[in-house]
Amino acid sequence: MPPSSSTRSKTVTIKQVAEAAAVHPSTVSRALNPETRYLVAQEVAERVLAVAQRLGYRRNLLAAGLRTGRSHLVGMLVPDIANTVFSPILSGAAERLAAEGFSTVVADVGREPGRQLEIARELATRQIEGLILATVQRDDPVVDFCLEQGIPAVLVNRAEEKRRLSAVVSDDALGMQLAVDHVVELGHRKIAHLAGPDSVSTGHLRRRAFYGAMEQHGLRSVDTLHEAAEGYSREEGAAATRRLLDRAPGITAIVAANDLLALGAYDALKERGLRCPQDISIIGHNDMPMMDLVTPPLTTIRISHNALGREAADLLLQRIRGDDPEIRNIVLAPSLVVRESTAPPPQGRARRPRAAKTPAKAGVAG
Amino acid sequence: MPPSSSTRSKTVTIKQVAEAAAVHPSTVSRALNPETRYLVAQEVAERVLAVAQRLGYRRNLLAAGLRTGRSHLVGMLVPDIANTVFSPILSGAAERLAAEGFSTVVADVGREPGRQLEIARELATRQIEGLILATVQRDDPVVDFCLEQGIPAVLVNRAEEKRRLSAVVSDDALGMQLAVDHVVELGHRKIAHLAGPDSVSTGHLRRRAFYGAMEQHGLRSVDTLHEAAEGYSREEGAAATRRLLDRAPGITAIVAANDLLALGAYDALKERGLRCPQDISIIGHNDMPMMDLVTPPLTTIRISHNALGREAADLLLQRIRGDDPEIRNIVLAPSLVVRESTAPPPQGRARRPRAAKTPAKAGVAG
DNA sequence: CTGAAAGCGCTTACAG
DNA sequence: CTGAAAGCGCTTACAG
Repeated sequence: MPPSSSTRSKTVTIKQVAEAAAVHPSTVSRALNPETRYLVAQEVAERVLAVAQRLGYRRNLLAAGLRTGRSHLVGMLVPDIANTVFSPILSGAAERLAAEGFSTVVADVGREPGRQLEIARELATRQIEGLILATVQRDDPVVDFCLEQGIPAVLVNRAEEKRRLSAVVSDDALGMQLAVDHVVELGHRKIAHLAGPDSVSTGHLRRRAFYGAMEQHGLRSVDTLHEAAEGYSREEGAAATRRLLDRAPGITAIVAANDLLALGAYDALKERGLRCPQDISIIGHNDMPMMDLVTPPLTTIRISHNALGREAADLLLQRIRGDDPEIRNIVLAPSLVVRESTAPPPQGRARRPRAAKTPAKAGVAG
Repeated sequence: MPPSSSTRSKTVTIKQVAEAAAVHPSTVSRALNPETRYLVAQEVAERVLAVAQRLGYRRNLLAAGLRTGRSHLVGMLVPDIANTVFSPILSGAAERLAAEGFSTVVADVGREPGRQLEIARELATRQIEGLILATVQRDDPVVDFCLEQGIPAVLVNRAEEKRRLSAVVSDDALGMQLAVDHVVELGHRKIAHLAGPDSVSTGHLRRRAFYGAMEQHGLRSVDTLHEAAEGYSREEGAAATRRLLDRAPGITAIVAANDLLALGAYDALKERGLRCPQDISIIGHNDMPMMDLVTPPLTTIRISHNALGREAADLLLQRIRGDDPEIRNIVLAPSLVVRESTAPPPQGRARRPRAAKTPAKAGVAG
């Protein structure tokens, strides 16, 4: 064996180990795999292990995967890796998957959402065993693809309208309820919603929940309105806020669908010479990093994105194992974080809170 | 062929396409691959393509990879995916790699830096073709591993002392020079450095550069000091700042090795009832997202982390292709972003700037 | 231009 | 407990 002891780590195969240990390759395979090791005489197993070690043998997962049909690879599609909302989801999911022997391939859909399907197809080509989708629209072709191809998949952060796949999301209705309750309790009546894109579940659901919560407080029609941003960005938030301010200069509170949008609202208020919270209160959604450090520190609805990622990974893992064929929706409860961007409305500008009023019966659930 | 037309997408193989198209599997392979298509009669190629399409054939990259020895998989090790400094690096790299047909497997070293080597080994098992390391210490065993195993690898953001691998980093000396120049120009003389961990190149280099820059301004010994944080976090930054304040209550400016550290300094100042910038100026490093929105908006040194990631990917790609065997260091120029956390020192507390003084000859370069 | 064969490195029924 | 064989799905010299 000429090139055997060279330093140039030419890949050592099971065959070479077998030769050096004077056993058959199949025996090496059995000895090396803890799961099948019991099939091999202990002394032989030890010898094989020692030889493998000495030769610097390293299993080729590609080859094993071809044979077993398992890649131990999971794909994750995110709208933007660098977005501080999605990176903890990715992080939480990847950690959980790694613990179970799966590696995570990330695909940043980023600039080209149209390429989503193409990316999913590419990942399928790599024989990924499952897909975590954080990119999904309310009705998304990627979901069709996964269903057709029989690729185990779960949604995270955003859900699909038709609920064809399991999803892990924050309770948007509850979150919005907490937000609206908070500003109403502070005495606000003229409250506007800075909505997210309606094509995405969070945008859609939070907007609906906003109106639901408002109705519960007996606030409707003239008192309530919303303006939707076309995307979840600071710029879009500022633009939508400007439109809001033009349409309804009398508002005293803005409930945003998202922290980034709320930050955009900060910018727009500043432009108009309005102060937050003295003139207008603002509340966000997500509690992304640094929100305690912006000025004013942002009151918002906290979601544990890391937990979202972990749960999604767990769900996917079950799916891959075939444990649990049920489609389930896991909804995590968000919580209110009161900081300094919300305060009572300016004197004489808002009507007094009608605290004693019974919630309208039109409201959801409780 | 019984299970052929079932909706349960049983994987269609080249063999089945060959049968349906009445050609040999090798011909299918050649027809399907754009690179070898020219070897096949156009009419045959078209027929094969059509059949493949109809049958829903999808290439198995695992199988192809086993045969060709190429996985088209690249691994990336990051200290923390959710860190806003590393996510844009990952994002920039992944995008570039995707454009060249490589998928990126992320491994968050996160909680367990000790597991780094283990993770690298695992990725090697997956036959990754290269590794991008954002986790490296000044002297790192993972580098040894890559070298031994002959795995193409490049470092990003952090460099290794021995320069055994190519690296893409920000010019730490220049960044620190810009930072020190800025506060000195504002009139500060009693300037302290809030240093990062010395085990990491950025911590080490920025500290050295701090002293170099100070000397150039004729500031040394009693005037200058530093306190090192044990990690790049807000908490560590606050703790180190407290120590700094205890040791040298007279300082009027803090030059931090990192934005997170600077944010920690904000916290510590607040605790002591000190105002930034009125009592003490603070300057960061990185310009991570949101730094324009914290209070006060942070003056800092901007680094394009996305560009860092892109360049690292390009370098790795060359390496993988074997184009460029040179070890090279790409250093990107950072820039000063002046915001509101820096101002002239409080009256009567700092000595007047000795603006006319010639830089000490001990200084680096220019 | 096309086919037949070998082989990438592994795993796993099948015998014994 | 171990060996011999087959095969995962592909690609690629080798003939013709």
